[in-house]
Amino acid sequence: MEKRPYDPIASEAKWRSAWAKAGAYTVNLKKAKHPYYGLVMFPYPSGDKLHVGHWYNFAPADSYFRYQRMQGKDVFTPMGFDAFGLPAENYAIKTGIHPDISTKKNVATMIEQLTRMGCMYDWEKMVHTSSSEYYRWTQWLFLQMFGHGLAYKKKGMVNWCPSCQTVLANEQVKEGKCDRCGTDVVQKPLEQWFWKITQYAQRLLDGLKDLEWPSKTKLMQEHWIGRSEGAEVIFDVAHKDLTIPVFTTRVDTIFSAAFVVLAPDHPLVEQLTEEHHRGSVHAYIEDMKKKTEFERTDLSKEKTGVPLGSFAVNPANGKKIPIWIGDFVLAHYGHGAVFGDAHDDRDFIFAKRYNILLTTTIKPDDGRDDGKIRALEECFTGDGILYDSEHFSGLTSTEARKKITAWLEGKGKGRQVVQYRLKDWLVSRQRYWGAPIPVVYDPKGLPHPIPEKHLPWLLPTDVEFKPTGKSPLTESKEFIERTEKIFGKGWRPEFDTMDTFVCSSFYELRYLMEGNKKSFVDRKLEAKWMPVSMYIGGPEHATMHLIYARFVMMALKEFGFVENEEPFKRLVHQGLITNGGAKMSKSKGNVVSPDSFVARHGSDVFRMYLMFMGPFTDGGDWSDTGIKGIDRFVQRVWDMLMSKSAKGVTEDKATLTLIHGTIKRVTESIAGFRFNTAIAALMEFLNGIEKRESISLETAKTFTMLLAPLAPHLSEELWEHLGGKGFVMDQIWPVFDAEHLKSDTMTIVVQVNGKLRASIEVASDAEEAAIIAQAKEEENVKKFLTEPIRKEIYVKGRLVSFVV
RNA sequence: GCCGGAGUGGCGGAAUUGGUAGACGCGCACGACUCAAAAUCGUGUGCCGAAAGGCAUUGAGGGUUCGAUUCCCUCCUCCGGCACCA
Repeated sequence: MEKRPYDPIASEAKWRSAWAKAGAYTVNLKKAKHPYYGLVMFPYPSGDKLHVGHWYNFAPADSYFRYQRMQGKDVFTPMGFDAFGLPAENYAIKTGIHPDISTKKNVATMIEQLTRMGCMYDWEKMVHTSSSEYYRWTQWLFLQMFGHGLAYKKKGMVNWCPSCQTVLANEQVKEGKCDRCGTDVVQKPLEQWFWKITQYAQRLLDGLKDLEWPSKTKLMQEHWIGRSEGAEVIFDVAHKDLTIPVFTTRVDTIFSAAFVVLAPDHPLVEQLTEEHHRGSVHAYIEDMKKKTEFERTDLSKEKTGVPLGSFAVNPANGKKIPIWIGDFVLAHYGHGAVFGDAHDDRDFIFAKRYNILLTTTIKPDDGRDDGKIRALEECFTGDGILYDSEHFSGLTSTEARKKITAWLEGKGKGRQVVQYRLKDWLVSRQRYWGAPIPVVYDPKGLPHPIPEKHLPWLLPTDVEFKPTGKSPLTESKEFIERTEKIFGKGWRPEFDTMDTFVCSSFYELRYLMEGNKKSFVDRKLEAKWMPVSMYIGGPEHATMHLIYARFVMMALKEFGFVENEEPFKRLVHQGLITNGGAKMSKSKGNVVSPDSFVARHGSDVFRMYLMFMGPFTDGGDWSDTGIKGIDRFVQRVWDMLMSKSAKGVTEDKATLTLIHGTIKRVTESIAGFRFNTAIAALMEFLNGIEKRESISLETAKTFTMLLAPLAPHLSEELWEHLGGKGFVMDQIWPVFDAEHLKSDTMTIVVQVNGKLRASIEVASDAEEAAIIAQAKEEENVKKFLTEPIRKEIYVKGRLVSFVV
């Protein structure tokens, strides 16, 4: 066959236009017989071009989906843009260019770059969340949530960056600082819209067990939801007609309760403060207010508090114990109040600091001396055996918790409860570049949902991009006029927009609708394609996007719009590509652009290089030193297949063994997202045929199919030259034949006292006795068999081990 | 502090129902081709040895085993998550 070097640049352009012309990636969602929904998390269209990190995410994902396609599946891999968000707005503030203009420009650039990668995206189904065709459904979702009582408005604390003059999404707060400018984030009370994700806490937890997700991610969600079983205990207040409910997971320690502590902002503080304590309590609360959330929650600082002067009655033993407020009690967890005792580290330290008298009621059950614990020199926080606890003395902590809870319940002083750490989702943002919340207020200030017929509720354009600290939409004359025109004089629109995580919480459903304006999602298509077969994206979304999307799907199921309750059946996270050990970012100036590498070596080389770096899920530090190796590999593939493959060659046994071994290894590697070892196996095949004159056309074609998911352009070129019909990506993946993997001989390793001394070649069907006998005859083994053999071990097909 | 994950040549990494550690690639050295260089090809690449062979070795230390990168215990380092959640 012909011999000329492979020109990746020309070849890649040729095949990309051939694929486009053939509509190779367009999926007929209604007619497809073997649906496979392969999804990668859609990117944010930033002004910077795609960097190496994007490639590391998208290209291997595409290789995996190409492999699925060759398994005979109708693979649907759509792509879109998470286009609303703060960066575009900040860019507008800086340059005056409207976010809609900059976003559209960025999207166009990114589509061009993504196409260049050679991925199988079905662009006909593209979504971008900032288009009104899309965000009308974001607004529709809000109305559904509102209609079903899952959206409500209340005053709450939000992260506020004083420098950017805007609220920040949780993910943009890193260690208490603004991710963009490094300013300390403060808490600010604002009236906000929330979605009741907490109502789904248990279902979100239960659903995890059936998901094929990385266990680490499931664990993170589990911790985030934070289920905690315990008891609510009611403390009466002495001489007052008030009660204080507290939450505890250690009701077994109730007999040692020595004080009650409320959060400084607990609603009962004022009523519980005695006259002569008023001064110190107010001073303490004022002091608290001055501190930032970051300072207040600093673990290394000492716990502080002041007594209120009033007393609570321990419902277990009737003892009067002092009521305090303290900075270590959180208002937003449980009831914002705890009882303190000697069996909790924090309470122990607090009591010591303020000389509150403690008693102990739990001793370790491992028989260890508890002198120091009783003497309050040491704090014991484990489960153990109760004492000084009336008729519960002698019980274990576990038994006692059940019995004491039941006993308190009988007295009307307690009950078993479950607490979650998860908080409701704050969805409003004081930003411009987001989906307007579809709510209007009547002249009395009462909120009303905007009727669906007015959707999309358009984002006004007559807005200045100066950060004033107010929602930019308040400036829009058109917005207010529109509202009054439709709803009446004195009516006002909601000026806040929605968190961009709302936009991304259902996009996988909109990909199925191809811009359909009539309905949110077609139930039949949803039942057919959902849940997403394989979802690929970064682990940083573990407790944000991935939990929101699950919540929204559950809610939609309950509303009756979808069949499925979980959006993503399988999930894999790509690793992070760093440069110089640091995450790539514009501000650090360490962003690596793939463009020059792609221009020089082609997309196939670049994507294979990224895959060859190591396991997909590991990521790694960027270095271009090895790219040459892949370049060589590509040329070698071309040279060898073109010069060696020939018609009419009958393949010899060794080559058959080689190619079938390669099929096995490449298949297992790709299926397990280990593209690095898949490429290594292909390289070994080349090394194996290097010395051979020729290989059969059949073998060459098989190799080309194995290469196809990894190097889509090159393999099409090879396929064409080898006389293959159609596209190689439409072929059915080869299956290895175990018969060909069998060899006539096998290598048996011989060990003496665990040390390798020789290896022998024996016939594959040799008997154990014969193999052992042969092993004993090896010169280098004999040498070490000077003493009588105590034991002979034979591991079938692997080794013989002698013990002397 | 708590919960996960990981530590293997000069470098990226391979190998785990316990069974030849270092596949594959980069880099490096030498050689071929060349006036020369690049590219390409060949050989080598833990240590000692011409070789046969020997020795060491998977973060550190201990244990189980004929045999441990793999299992158990103690510790160190790095990465990720949570962080006063009662």
